[in-house]
Amino acid sequence: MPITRSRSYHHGDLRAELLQRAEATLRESGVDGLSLRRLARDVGVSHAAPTRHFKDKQALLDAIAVSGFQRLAAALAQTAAADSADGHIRALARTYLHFATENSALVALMFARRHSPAAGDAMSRAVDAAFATPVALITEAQKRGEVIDGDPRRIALSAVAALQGLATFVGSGVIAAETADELVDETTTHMIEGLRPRP
Amino acid sequence: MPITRSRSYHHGDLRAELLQRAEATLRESGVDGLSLRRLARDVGVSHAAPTRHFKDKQALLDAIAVSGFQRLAAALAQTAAADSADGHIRALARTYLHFATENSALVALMFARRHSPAAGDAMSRAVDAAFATPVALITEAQKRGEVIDGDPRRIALSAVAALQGLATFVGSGVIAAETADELVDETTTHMIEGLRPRP
DNA sequence: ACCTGAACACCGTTCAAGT
DNA sequence: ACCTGAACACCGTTCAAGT
Repeated sequence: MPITRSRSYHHGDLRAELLQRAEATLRESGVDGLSLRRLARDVGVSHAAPTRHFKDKQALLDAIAVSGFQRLAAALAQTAAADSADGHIRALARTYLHFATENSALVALMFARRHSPAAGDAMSRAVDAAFATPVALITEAQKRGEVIDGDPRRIALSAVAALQGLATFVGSGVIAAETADELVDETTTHMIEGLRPRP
Repeated sequence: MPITRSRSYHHGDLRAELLQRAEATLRESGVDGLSLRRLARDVGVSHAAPTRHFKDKQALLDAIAVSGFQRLAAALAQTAAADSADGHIRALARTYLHFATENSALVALMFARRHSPAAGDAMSRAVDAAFATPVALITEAQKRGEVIDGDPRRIALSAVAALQGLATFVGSGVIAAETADELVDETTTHMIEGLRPRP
Protein backbone atom coordinates (compact mmCIF):
# COMPACT_ATOMS: atom_id res chain seq x y z
CA MET A 1 0.00 0.00 0.00
CA PRO A 2 1.97 2.98 -1.27
CA ILE A 3 -0.68 5.45 -0.10
CA THR A 4 0.69 7.29 2.92
CA ARG A 5 -2.70 8.55 4.04
CA SER A 6 -3.55 5.48 6.11
CA ARG A 7 -6.73 5.59 8.14
CA SER A 8 -7.92 3.34 10.92
CA TYR A 9 -11.58 3.20 10.01
CA HIS A 10 -12.28 6.31 8.04
CA HIS A 11 -9.98 8.96 9.34
CA GLY A 12 -6.53 9.87 10.41
CA ASP A 13 -7.60 12.62 12.73
CA LEU A 14 -11.36 12.70 13.08
CA ARG A 15 -11.27 15.24 15.88
CA ALA A 16 -9.39 17.81 13.83
CA GLU A 17 -11.56 17.13 10.81
CA LEU A 18 -14.75 17.60 12.82
CA LEU A 19 -13.49 20.86 14.29
CA GLN A 20 -12.50 22.20 10.90
CA ARG A 21 -15.84 21.24 9.38
CA ALA A 22 -17.65 22.74 12.35
CA GLU A 23 -15.97 26.11 11.88
CA ALA A 24 -16.87 26.08 8.20
CA THR A 25 -20.48 25.21 8.99
CA LEU A 26 -20.55 27.93 11.62
CA ARG A 27 -19.45 30.47 9.03
CA GLU A 28 -21.89 29.25 6.37
CA SER A 29 -24.98 28.39 8.38
CA GLY A 30 -24.55 30.00 11.77
CA VAL A 31 -24.72 28.28 15.09
CA ASP A 32 -28.18 26.92 14.34
CA GLY A 33 -26.79 24.92 11.44
CA LEU A 34 -24.33 23.20 13.74
CA SER A 35 -25.32 19.66 14.69
CA LEU A 36 -23.24 16.68 15.65
CA ARG A 37 -25.24 14.43 13.34
CA ARG A 38 -24.83 16.71 10.35
CA LEU A 39 -21.14 17.09 11.08
CA ALA A 40 -20.73 13.33 11.21
CA ARG A 41 -22.65 13.01 7.94
CA ASP A 42 -20.54 15.67 6.22
CA VAL A 43 -17.35 14.00 7.31
CA GLY A 44 -18.60 10.55 6.35
CA VAL A 45 -18.80 8.86 9.69
CA SER A 46 -21.57 7.43 11.83
CA HIS A 47 -23.51 9.86 13.97
CA ALA A 48 -22.15 8.30 17.16
CA ALA A 49 -18.51 8.55 16.15
CA PRO A 50 -17.96 12.15 17.31
CA THR A 51 -18.77 11.07 20.87
CA ARG A 52 -15.29 9.52 21.07
CA HIS A 53 -13.74 12.95 20.54
CA PHE A 54 -16.30 15.28 22.06
CA LYS A 55 -18.16 14.17 25.17
CA ASP A 56 -21.25 16.07 24.08
CA LYS A 57 -22.22 18.99 21.92
CA GLN A 58 -21.12 21.50 24.53
CA ALA A 59 -17.61 20.03 24.42
CA LEU A 60 -17.54 20.67 20.68
CA LEU A 61 -18.72 24.25 21.16
CA ASP A 62 -16.07 24.75 23.85
CA ALA A 63 -13.36 23.46 21.54
CA ILE A 64 -14.53 25.78 18.75
CA ALA A 65 -14.48 28.71 21.18
CA VAL A 66 -10.95 27.92 22.34
CA SER A 67 -9.81 27.72 18.74
CA GLY A 68 -11.55 31.04 18.06
CA PHE A 69 -9.72 32.80 20.87
CA GLN A 70 -6.44 31.39 19.59
CA ARG A 71 -7.12 32.68 16.09
CA LEU A 72 -8.11 36.08 17.50
CA ALA A 73 -4.92 36.15 19.55
CA ALA A 74 -2.88 35.41 16.43
CA ALA A 75 -4.66 38.10 14.41
CA LEU A 76 -4.00 40.72 17.08
CA ALA A 77 -0.40 39.64 17.58
CA GLN A 78 0.25 39.86 13.85
CA THR A 79 -1.08 43.39 13.60
CA ALA A 80 2.02 45.44 12.96
CA ALA A 81 2.94 48.00 15.57
CA ALA A 82 2.81 51.59 14.36
CA ASP A 83 5.12 54.53 15.12
CA SER A 84 2.97 55.86 17.92
CA ALA A 85 0.92 54.07 20.56
CA ASP A 86 -2.13 55.83 19.12
CA GLY A 87 -1.43 54.36 15.71
CA HIS A 88 -1.03 50.88 17.13
CA ILE A 89 -4.26 51.22 19.09
CA ARG A 90 -6.08 52.25 15.92
CA ALA A 91 -4.65 49.32 13.97
CA LEU A 92 -5.54 46.84 16.68
CA ALA A 93 -9.04 48.24 16.95
CA ARG A 94 -9.59 47.73 13.21
CA THR A 95 -8.21 44.20 13.42
CA TYR A 96 -10.51 43.33 16.30
CA LEU A 97 -13.59 44.70 14.63
CA HIS A 98 -12.69 43.08 11.34
CA PHE A 99 -12.24 39.71 13.01
CA ALA A 100 -15.47 40.05 14.97
CA THR A 101 -17.59 41.06 12.00
CA GLU A 102 -16.04 38.54 9.60
CA ASN A 103 -16.53 35.76 12.15
CA SER A 104 -19.68 36.95 13.87
CA ALA A 105 -21.13 33.53 14.61
CA LEU A 106 -17.80 32.35 15.98
CA VAL A 107 -17.35 35.40 18.20
CA ALA A 108 -20.92 35.08 19.45
CA LEU A 109 -20.13 31.50 20.39
CA MET A 110 -16.85 32.52 22.05
CA PHE A 111 -18.66 34.94 24.34
CA ALA A 112 -21.77 32.84 24.72
CA ARG A 113 -23.25 31.82 28.01
CA ARG A 114 -20.65 30.54 30.43
CA HIS A 115 -18.80 27.59 28.93
CA SER A 116 -18.67 24.29 30.76
CA PRO A 117 -16.12 24.25 33.60
CA ALA A 118 -14.48 21.27 31.90
CA ALA A 119 -13.17 23.65 29.25
CA GLY A 120 -12.00 26.15 31.86
CA ASP A 121 -8.29 25.62 31.72
CA ALA A 122 -7.70 25.67 27.97
CA MET A 123 -10.34 28.37 27.68
CA SER A 124 -8.66 30.64 30.23
CA ARG A 125 -5.32 30.30 28.51
CA ALA A 126 -6.86 31.10 25.13
CA VAL A 127 -8.68 34.14 26.49
CA ASP A 128 -5.51 35.40 28.15
CA ALA A 129 -3.64 34.92 24.87
CA ALA A 130 -6.25 37.00 23.05
CA PHE A 131 -5.90 39.86 25.53
CA ALA A 132 -2.11 39.63 25.73
CA THR A 133 -1.43 42.01 22.83
CA PRO A 134 -3.84 44.74 23.99
CA VAL A 135 -2.52 44.50 27.56
CA ALA A 136 1.08 44.71 26.35
CA LEU A 137 0.21 47.70 24.22
CA ILE A 138 -1.35 49.55 27.14
CA THR A 139 1.63 48.72 29.34
CA GLU A 140 4.00 50.04 26.70
CA ALA A 141 1.94 53.19 26.16
CA GLN A 142 1.92 53.83 29.91
CA LYS A 143 5.71 53.69 29.94
CA ARG A 144 5.79 56.25 27.15
CA GLY A 145 3.40 58.45 29.13
CA GLU A 146 0.71 58.23 26.48
CA VAL A 147 -1.87 56.42 28.63
CA ILE A 148 -2.98 57.09 32.20
CA ASP A 149 -1.78 54.94 35.07
CA GLY A 150 -3.76 51.98 36.30
CA ASP A 151 -3.97 48.21 35.97
CA PRO A 152 -3.18 47.64 32.29
CA ARG A 153 -5.43 44.59 32.10
CA ARG A 154 -8.42 46.55 33.34
CA ILE A 155 -7.72 49.40 30.96
CA ALA A 156 -7.36 46.94 28.09
CA LEU A 157 -10.61 45.18 29.01
CA SER A 158 -12.36 48.52 29.11
CA ALA A 159 -11.02 49.48 25.70
CA VAL A 160 -11.67 46.14 24.02
CA ALA A 161 -15.18 46.12 25.47
CA ALA A 162 -16.02 49.15 23.34
CA LEU A 163 -14.92 47.27 20.24
CA GLN A 164 -16.79 44.12 21.22
CA GLY A 165 -19.93 46.19 21.75
CA LEU A 166 -19.56 47.80 18.33
CA ALA A 167 -19.15 44.37 16.77
CA THR A 168 -22.30 43.21 18.54
CA PHE A 169 -24.22 46.21 17.23
CA VAL A 170 -22.96 45.66 13.70
CA GLY A 171 -23.78 41.95 13.81
CA SER A 172 -27.31 42.55 15.00
CA GLY A 173 -27.99 45.32 12.50
CA VAL A 174 -28.29 48.10 15.09
CA ILE A 175 -25.40 49.73 13.25
CA ALA A 176 -25.42 49.59 9.46
CA ALA A 177 -22.37 47.72 8.17
CA GLU A 178 -21.45 50.69 5.97
CA THR A 179 -21.00 53.05 8.91
CA ALA A 180 -19.09 50.52 11.00
CA ASP A 181 -15.68 51.61 9.77
CA GLU A 182 -16.24 55.27 10.56
CA LEU A 183 -17.75 54.44 13.92
CA VAL A 184 -14.85 52.30 15.02
CA ASP A 185 -12.45 55.13 14.22
CA GLU A 186 -14.58 57.63 16.13
CA THR A 187 -14.86 55.27 19.06
CA THR A 188 -11.12 54.71 19.04
CA THR A 189 -10.56 58.44 19.08
CA HIS A 190 -12.84 58.87 22.10
CA MET A 191 -11.03 55.98 23.76
CA ILE A 192 -7.59 57.45 23.15
CA GLU A 193 -8.68 60.85 24.40
CA GLY A 194 -10.28 59.25 27.45
CA LEU A 195 -7.11 57.38 28.31
CA ARG A 196 -4.71 60.26 27.67
CA PRO A 197 -2.97 61.50 30.82
CA ARG A 198 -4.39 64.80 32.07
CA PRO A 199 -2.06 67.60 32.99
CA MET B 1 -71.42 31.29 34.51
CA PRO B 2 -70.34 33.96 37.00
CA ILE B 3 -66.69 33.45 36.22
CA THR B 4 -65.47 36.41 34.21
CA ARG B 5 -62.34 34.69 32.96
CA SER B 6 -63.98 33.18 29.90
CA ARG B 7 -61.74 31.34 27.50
CA SER B 8 -62.42 30.21 23.98
CA TYR B 9 -60.64 26.88 24.09
CA HIS B 10 -58.11 27.17 26.83
CA HIS B 11 -57.01 30.74 26.93
CA GLY B 12 -57.99 34.34 26.88
CA ASP B 13 -54.78 35.54 25.37
CA LEU B 14 -52.55 32.64 24.40
CA ARG B 15 -50.06 34.86 22.63
CA ALA B 16 -49.37 36.98 25.69
CA GLU B 17 -49.25 33.94 27.92
CA LEU B 18 -46.74 32.22 25.63
CA LEU B 19 -44.54 35.32 25.54
CA GLN B 20 -44.61 35.68 29.30
CA ARG B 21 -43.79 32.02 29.82
CA ALA B 22 -41.02 32.25 27.22
CA GLU B 23 -39.32 35.10 29.03
CA ALA B 24 -39.49 33.18 32.30
CA THR B 25 -38.02 30.08 30.66
CA LEU B 26 -35.32 32.22 29.08
CA ARG B 27 -34.33 33.52 32.48
CA GLU B 28 -34.43 30.10 34.16
CA SER B 29 -33.02 27.82 31.46
CA GLY B 30 -31.37 30.05 28.91
CA VAL B 31 -32.10 30.13 25.22
CA ASP B 32 -31.39 26.40 24.89
CA GLY B 33 -34.32 25.63 27.19
CA LEU B 34 -36.67 27.50 24.92
CA SER B 35 -38.81 25.26 22.72
CA LEU B 36 -42.22 25.78 21.21
CA ARG B 37 -43.32 22.33 22.30
CA ARG B 38 -42.24 22.83 25.90
CA LEU B 39 -43.86 26.24 25.97
CA ALA B 40 -47.12 24.77 24.70
CA ARG B 41 -46.88 22.01 27.31
CA ASP B 42 -46.21 24.47 30.13
CA VAL B 43 -49.16 26.60 29.14
CA GLY B 44 -51.44 23.58 28.70
CA VAL B 45 -52.11 23.65 25.00
CA SER B 46 -51.32 21.38 22.07
CA HIS B 47 -47.90 21.68 20.52
CA ALA B 48 -49.34 23.06 17.30
CA ALA B 49 -51.36 25.81 18.94
CA PRO B 50 -48.54 28.40 19.13
CA THR B 51 -48.35 28.35 15.33
CA ARG B 52 -51.50 30.48 15.25
CA HIS B 53 -49.69 33.24 17.13
CA PHE B 54 -46.12 32.81 16.00
CA LYS B 55 -45.44 31.73 12.44
CA ASP B 56 -42.37 29.81 13.53
CA LYS B 57 -39.82 29.77 16.31
CA GLN B 58 -37.95 32.74 14.88
CA ALA B 59 -41.13 34.82 15.11
CA LEU B 60 -41.32 33.99 18.81
CA LEU B 61 -37.66 34.95 19.31
CA ASP B 62 -38.27 38.20 17.43
CA ALA B 63 -41.23 39.01 19.65
CA ILE B 64 -39.19 38.32 22.78
CA ALA B 65 -36.42 40.58 21.47
CA VAL B 66 -38.84 43.42 20.74
CA SER B 67 -40.26 43.10 24.22
CA GLY B 68 -36.73 43.10 25.62
CA PHE B 69 -35.82 46.35 23.86
CA GLN B 70 -39.02 47.90 25.18
CA ARG B 71 -38.19 46.88 28.73
CA LEU B 72 -34.65 48.19 28.33
CA ALA B 73 -36.02 51.48 26.98
CA ALA B 74 -38.30 51.76 30.01
CA ALA B 75 -35.47 51.00 32.45
CA LEU B 76 -33.26 53.67 30.89
CA ALA B 77 -36.07 56.23 30.70
CA GLN B 78 -36.88 55.68 34.37
CA THR B 79 -33.32 56.28 35.50
CA ALA B 80 -33.51 59.59 37.26
CA ALA B 81 -31.50 62.43 35.80
CA ALA B 82 -28.73 63.72 38.05
CA ASP B 83 -27.51 67.28 38.65
CA SER B 84 -24.75 67.06 36.10
CA ALA B 85 -24.59 65.37 32.71
CA ASP B 86 -21.71 63.31 34.09
CA GLY B 87 -23.87 62.07 36.94
CA HIS B 88 -26.67 61.14 34.57
CA ILE B 89 -24.26 59.29 32.31
CA ARG B 90 -22.96 57.32 35.27
CA ALA B 91 -26.46 56.43 36.42
CA LEU B 92 -27.51 55.33 32.93
CA ALA B 93 -24.36 53.25 32.55
CA ARG B 94 -25.11 51.39 35.76
CA THR B 95 -28.71 50.83 34.69
CA TYR B 96 -27.63 49.45 31.34
CA LEU B 97 -25.07 47.08 32.80
CA HIS B 98 -27.47 45.97 35.52
CA PHE B 99 -30.17 45.22 32.96
CA ALA B 100 -27.75 43.38 30.69
CA THR B 101 -26.26 41.22 33.41
CA GLU B 102 -29.58 40.47 35.12
CA ASN B 103 -31.11 39.51 31.76
CA SER B 104 -28.10 38.08 30.02
CA ALA B 105 -29.93 35.46 27.96
CA LEU B 106 -32.51 38.02 26.89
CA VAL B 107 -29.91 40.58 25.86
CA ALA B 108 -27.95 37.94 23.99
CA LEU B 109 -31.14 37.11 22.11
CA MET B 110 -31.87 40.80 21.45
CA PHE B 111 -28.50 41.26 19.78
CA ALA B 112 -28.39 37.82 18.21
CA ARG B 113 -27.84 37.14 14.56
CA ARG B 114 -29.89 39.38 12.34
CA HIS B 115 -33.59 39.01 13.13
CA SER B 116 -36.02 38.07 10.41
CA PRO B 117 -36.98 41.02 8.19
CA ALA B 118 -40.60 40.35 9.09
CA ALA B 119 -39.87 41.73 12.55
CA GLY B 120 -38.05 44.72 11.14
CA ASP B 121 -40.59 47.44 11.73
CA ALA B 122 -41.50 46.73 15.33
CA MET B 123 -37.89 45.83 16.01
CA SER B 124 -36.56 49.13 14.64
CA ARG B 125 -39.01 51.11 16.72
CA ALA B 126 -38.07 49.18 19.86
CA VAL B 127 -34.34 49.63 19.23
CA ASP B 128 -34.82 53.35 18.64
CA ALA B 129 -36.81 53.58 21.87
CA ALA B 130 -33.98 51.92 23.77
CA PHE B 131 -31.43 54.38 22.43
CA ALA B 132 -33.72 57.42 22.83
CA THR B 133 -32.66 58.22 26.38
CA PRO B 134 -28.89 57.98 25.75
CA VAL B 135 -29.23 60.06 22.57
CA ALA B 136 -31.29 62.70 24.38
CA LEU B 137 -28.73 62.80 27.17
CA ILE B 138 -25.86 63.36 24.74
CA THR B 139 -27.82 66.08 22.94
CA GLU B 140 -28.54 67.80 26.23
CA ALA B 141 -24.92 67.53 27.37
CA GLN B 142 -23.76 69.01 24.08
CA LYS B 143 -26.00 72.03 24.66
CA ARG B 144 -24.43 72.47 28.07
CA GLY B 145 -21.00 72.26 26.50
CA GLU B 146 -20.10 69.13 28.45
CA VAL B 147 -19.76 66.83 25.43
CA ILE B 148 -17.97 67.36 22.14
CA ASP B 149 -19.90 68.20 18.98
CA GLY B 150 -20.99 65.50 16.55
CA ASP B 151 -23.99 63.36 15.63
CA PRO B 152 -25.50 62.58 19.04
CA ARG B 153 -26.74 59.18 17.87
CA ARG B 154 -23.28 58.11 16.81
CA ILE B 155 -21.76 59.33 20.05
CA ALA B 156 -24.45 57.51 22.01
CA LEU B 157 -23.90 54.30 20.03
CA SER B 158 -20.20 54.56 20.70
CA ALA B 159 -20.74 55.04 24.42
CA VAL B 160 -23.39 52.33 24.81
CA ALA B 161 -21.19 49.92 22.85
CA ALA B 162 -18.62 50.08 25.64
CA LEU B 163 -21.31 49.06 28.14
CA GLN B 164 -22.63 46.30 25.91
CA GLY B 165 -19.11 44.96 25.53
CA LEU B 166 -18.58 44.95 29.28
CA ALA B 167 -21.87 43.11 29.73
CA THR B 168 -20.75 40.53 27.17
CA PHE B 169 -17.47 40.04 29.01
CA VAL B 170 -19.23 39.67 32.35
CA GLY B 171 -21.77 37.25 30.95
CA SER B 172 -19.10 35.04 29.42
CA GLY B 173 -16.92 35.05 32.51
CA VAL B 174 -14.04 36.99 30.92
CA ILE B 175 -14.65 39.56 33.66
CA ALA B 176 -15.40 38.28 37.14
CA ALA B 177 -18.84 39.41 38.26
CA GLU B 178 -17.33 40.96 41.42
CA THR B 179 -15.16 43.39 39.51
CA ALA B 180 -17.90 44.37 37.07
CA ASP B 181 -19.16 47.29 39.16
CA GLU B 182 -15.73 48.87 39.48
CA LEU B 183 -14.98 48.32 35.83
CA VAL B 184 -18.16 49.95 34.60
CA ASP B 185 -17.35 53.04 36.67
CA GLU B 186 -13.81 53.14 35.32
CA THR B 187 -15.05 52.67 31.78
CA THR B 188 -17.61 55.43 32.27
CA THR B 189 -14.88 57.73 33.51
CA HIS B 190 -12.74 57.05 30.43
CA MET B 191 -15.82 57.62 28.28
CA ILE B 192 -16.66 60.95 29.90
CA GLU B 193 -13.08 62.13 29.61
CA GLY B 194 -12.96 61.01 26.00
CA LEU B 195 -16.12 62.93 25.13
CA ARG B 196 -15.22 66.10 27.04
CA PRO B 197 -14.64 69.13 24.79
CA ARG B 198 -10.98 69.98 24.40
CA PRO B 199 -9.90 73.58 24.86
C1' DA C 1 -61.08 31.75 14.38
C1' DC C 2 -58.70 28.67 17.16
C1' DC C 3 -57.11 24.41 18.56
C1' DT C 4 -56.12 19.14 18.18
C1' DG C 5 -53.68 14.90 16.74
C1' DA C 6 -51.01 12.54 13.58
C1' DA C 7 -47.14 12.64 10.60
C1' DC C 8 -42.46 13.79 8.89
C1' DA C 9 -37.77 14.79 9.13
C1' DC C 10 -34.65 16.16 12.05
C1' DC C 11 -32.00 16.36 16.79
C1' DG C 12 -28.55 14.75 21.19
C1' DT C 13 -27.33 10.96 23.88
C1' DT C 14 -26.60 6.22 25.18
C1' DC C 15 -25.14 1.51 24.60
C1' DA C 16 -24.41 -3.16 23.08
C1' DA C 17 -21.93 -4.93 19.36
C1' DG C 18 -18.44 -5.26 15.90
C1' DT C 19 -13.20 -4.84 14.08
C1' DA D 1 -9.08 2.16 20.60
C1' DC D 2 -12.40 3.45 17.45
C1' DC D 3 -16.49 3.08 15.03
C1' DT D 4 -21.39 1.19 13.87
C1' DG D 5 -26.43 0.62 14.26
C1' DA D 6 -30.40 0.62 16.91
C1' DA D 7 -33.02 2.84 20.41
C1' DC D 8 -35.02 6.63 23.18
C1' DA D 9 -36.79 10.98 24.15
C1' DC D 10 -36.88 15.13 22.43
C1' DC D 11 -37.36 18.92 18.57
C1' DG D 12 -39.84 22.35 14.52
C1' DT D 13 -43.12 22.36 11.01
C1' DT D 14 -47.13 21.03 8.40
C1' DC D 15 -51.85 19.72 7.65
C1' DA D 16 -56.32 17.54 7.66
C1' DA D 17 -59.81 17.48 10.98
C1' DG D 18 -62.66 18.99 14.68
C1' DT D 19 -65.55 22.84 17.43
